[in-house]
Amino acid sequence: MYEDSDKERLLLAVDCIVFGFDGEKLKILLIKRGFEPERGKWSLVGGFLKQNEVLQAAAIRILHRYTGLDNIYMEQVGTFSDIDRDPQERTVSTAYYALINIENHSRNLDHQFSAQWFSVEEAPRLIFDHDRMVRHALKRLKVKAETEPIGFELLPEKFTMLQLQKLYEAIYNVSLDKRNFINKVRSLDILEKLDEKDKTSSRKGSFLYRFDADKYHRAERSRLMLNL
Amino acid sequence: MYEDSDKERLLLAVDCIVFGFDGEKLKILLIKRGFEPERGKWSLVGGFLKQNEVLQAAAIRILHRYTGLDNIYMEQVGTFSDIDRDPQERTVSTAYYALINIENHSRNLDHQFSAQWFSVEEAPRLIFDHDRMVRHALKRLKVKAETEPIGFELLPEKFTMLQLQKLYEAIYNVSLDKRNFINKVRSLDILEKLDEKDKTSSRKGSFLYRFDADKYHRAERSRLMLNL
DNA sequence: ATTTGTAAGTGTACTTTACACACTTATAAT
DNA sequence: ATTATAAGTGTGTAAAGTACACTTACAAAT
Repeated sequence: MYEDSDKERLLLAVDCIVFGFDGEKLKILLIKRGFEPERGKWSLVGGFLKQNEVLQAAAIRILHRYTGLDNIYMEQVGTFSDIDRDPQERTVSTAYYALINIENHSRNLDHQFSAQWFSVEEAPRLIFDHDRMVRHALKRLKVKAETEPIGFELLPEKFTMLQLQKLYEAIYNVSLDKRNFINKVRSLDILEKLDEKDKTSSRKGSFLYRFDADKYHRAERSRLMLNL
Repeated sequence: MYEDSDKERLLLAVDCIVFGFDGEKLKILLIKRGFEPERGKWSLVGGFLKQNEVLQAAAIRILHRYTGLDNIYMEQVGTFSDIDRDPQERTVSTAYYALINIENHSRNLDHQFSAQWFSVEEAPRLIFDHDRMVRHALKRLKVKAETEPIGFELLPEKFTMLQLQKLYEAIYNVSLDKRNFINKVRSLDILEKLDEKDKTSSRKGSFLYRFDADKYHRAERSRLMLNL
């Protein structure tokens, strides 16, 4: 088929860039490899595609194995095919990224797989082409964050305006004016202001907000979120 | 490696969405399959990844085989992995899209492979998941056209403002005001106005423009091109 | 030489959005 | 009652987006 005679089969892997936010910095989840090749070095979590599995499912399965997380939305970043990217055997790998809220989900990690969170800037060198995958994923995350309220995934259900602002500051690596930020976010009309306050960080306490999925879906997608 | 025991090898294909512009409509290049499966039906041009080839190179090779075109920039759209997408054997396919100028390059086509241009809206149903690939590629093209001057690829070297406007109208399927369009494009300062006129479409004749690669690369990438 | 038809070419007022910027308020601890 | 701390709030200015209609250059026909 495809009029092509040489049909060579090869390994297809999936690697996951797991983004998290700890309230200050954008982080990625890495594991210290306990197996060859490159044992002892840091890498993304990954695995091989199975014969009766779609890529998205493989990404979700892999994320689950390493984090215990279920039902996490993942987005395809791209497929990486450098010939010697894996020194053992020709392997093509599709990268997916996930967004998770660190505080809710960091329990099951560390022990089994020596998984650790690193801030994106301070992460160690990764094996193979994983650094390139991370760069691509970051680019995609930025594009997505411009037009969609990714806070749904990266923040706890209830959060303060300052937390939301810090999330955007972390993703774009800029600093924003809090008055302009709050005005902009209000104008989008996709948040619900709660009566509760978070008093952990100040005496006055700051109001908590929650994403309102209804309002969000009714909102126009044009000029959503920030222009940076 | 990857701590995974079942390493199953499978076929990796590449399918190409070739976009062209004829001055009026955005088109895609399709071939009528002269081979099984689905002989006689319309499909994207595609082929299999070779053992010592990266995906990008395979996309370029395939585009060359079907169009004779060389050195065309192609961008990865995504990888499609539905289990039965190819009825013969599990095959995962990575889609790439290309942008080409129809008038310059339509000679070598038709004969050998019964390739034909179809306007995007009026294209026939395609085999497998190729329709889905086209939809994804279109989305990507729109995102790209917002921030980059894709006219470089889709238009002849010298073109009129009306042609450029029609290109954007075709991609976004909207109609634009010619005064606002021209003002916007001028403000980007990436075109060079030539002394020549194109007199094929009017008695007065309309001035020809050319992309100025230098100016373009010096221009800021923020808010480049149109906001639609 | 004059008229006529056709598409090209051009500018302004108004509206919306972005951006810069500094003081007041609520609360808990002392 | 005082104090320290972070939260909360509004306005004026600049930039960009958008709606909108008449004039001009030219070739063809008379």
